[in-house]
Amino acid sequence: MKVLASAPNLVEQVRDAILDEIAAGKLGPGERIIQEQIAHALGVSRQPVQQALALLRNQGVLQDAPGRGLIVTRLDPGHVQQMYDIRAVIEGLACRRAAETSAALAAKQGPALLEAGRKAVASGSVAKMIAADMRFHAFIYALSGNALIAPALATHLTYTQRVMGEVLVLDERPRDIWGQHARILDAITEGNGERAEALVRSHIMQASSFMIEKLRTL
Amino acid sequence: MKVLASAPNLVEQVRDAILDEIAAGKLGPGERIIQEQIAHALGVSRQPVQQALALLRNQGVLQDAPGRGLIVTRLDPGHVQQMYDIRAVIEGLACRRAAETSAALAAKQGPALLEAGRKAVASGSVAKMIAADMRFHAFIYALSGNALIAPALATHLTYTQRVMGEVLVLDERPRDIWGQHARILDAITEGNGERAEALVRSHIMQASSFMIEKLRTL
DNA sequence: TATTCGAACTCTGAATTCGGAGTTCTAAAA
DNA sequence: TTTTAGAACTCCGAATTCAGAGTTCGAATA
Repeated sequence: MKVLASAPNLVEQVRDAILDEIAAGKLGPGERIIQEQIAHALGVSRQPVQQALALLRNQGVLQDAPGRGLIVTRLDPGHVQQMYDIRAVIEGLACRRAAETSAALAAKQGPALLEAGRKAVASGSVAKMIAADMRFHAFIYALSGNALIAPALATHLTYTQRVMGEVLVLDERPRDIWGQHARILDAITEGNGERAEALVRSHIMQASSFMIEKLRTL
Repeated sequence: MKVLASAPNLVEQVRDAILDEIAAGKLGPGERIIQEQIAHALGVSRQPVQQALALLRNQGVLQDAPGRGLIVTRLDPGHVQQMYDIRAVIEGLACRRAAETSAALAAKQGPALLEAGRKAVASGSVAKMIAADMRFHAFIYALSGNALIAPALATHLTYTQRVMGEVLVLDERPRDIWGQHARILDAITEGNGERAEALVRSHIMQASSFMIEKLRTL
């Protein structure tokens, strides 16, 4: 008996489609979102669109524009700063727990992710770099054994992806992301939760400063 | 020009109504949620109910029961543990930032909250105790200056309220909650972020152990 | 009596329809 | 030329309707 693929309901498909549009640069910040347009463009009724929009507003991707529906939330450096602050402490927890409980698994499966990440950087594709980065962090959440970490960060991660998308395309001189990842993985593998937490925190705060600085020049 | 009261849309009213039902013990864990029943009971159509349920499922209050709709999520000690883990680090961040940026405001407005909290305990009303506790913590989120902390914790706080509701009614010997709150406030007032963070973390981890222990005896 | 097949029912996801709030455009008056 | 009144339009929240998936209950058979 194999698990059969769960039906991907329309609402999620619509949500992902909108998210893609935003990430891809169509639907820029401040742009108005009209239910009917989306519905027509995707060939569905307004009903699932409405629900998807409610979800996205809840996540902060969209915001109310009283009297004129919803608009795409503008990327605000202050918000990015605050988001990274939160992300840093949660990732810190994830690394600590990962080191405490899953050092062996980290040693076994981690190196492949580092390898994949370095390849992505070499490829020069921003989309691939973002995907590899996300996979590495998702791996740590899984190792942490805390099932609530991924959902807690979900909002922040979609936002992060938007920021990275806008920033990385104009990033000429890549930073040592994967070197930092390697050192974090080392700490986890050694079971050193304290160090893993400290490393990932500084890793993220560093990314934060970088992103914000770039964002201000946009 | 005064701000006019934003129309409380049906969806939010329905969500709050359901949340109340759950908090009040009607709609116990595992119970099935039927859209039509809720809609009929509240005198609205299924449309806003469906959206409210989607929100609650997203928050983890409800969960899918494939083939039979949604059920109220069972309070699981493991989940509670993980939730408090996350809450501890985020509250840690909130206290640190509060101490760094808003020590004066904390000194000015904090004592009144402590006073109110002690009165609530003296009153013996579980609902008042929970409300006072929530207000104290919300105060710290506001002091932190990070607008994303409250929404990040929203999910966990509704869950926390459920847990407290179930646990506190059978709590014979109250702990020194408000003494701990006072010490946290002191650290913030002094501008000592490091200590404030450490104190709130241990405060919450202690609450965590307490709740889980009680929960297991249920 | 236990098991299996099938019909009726229940419930949800999605489409369509309805009503109202708010905006925008146009024309007339100052 | 600028301002204002009003009509038409746009868009959203909510109700109603439709179709399909899954469950449950009962009857027939082993």
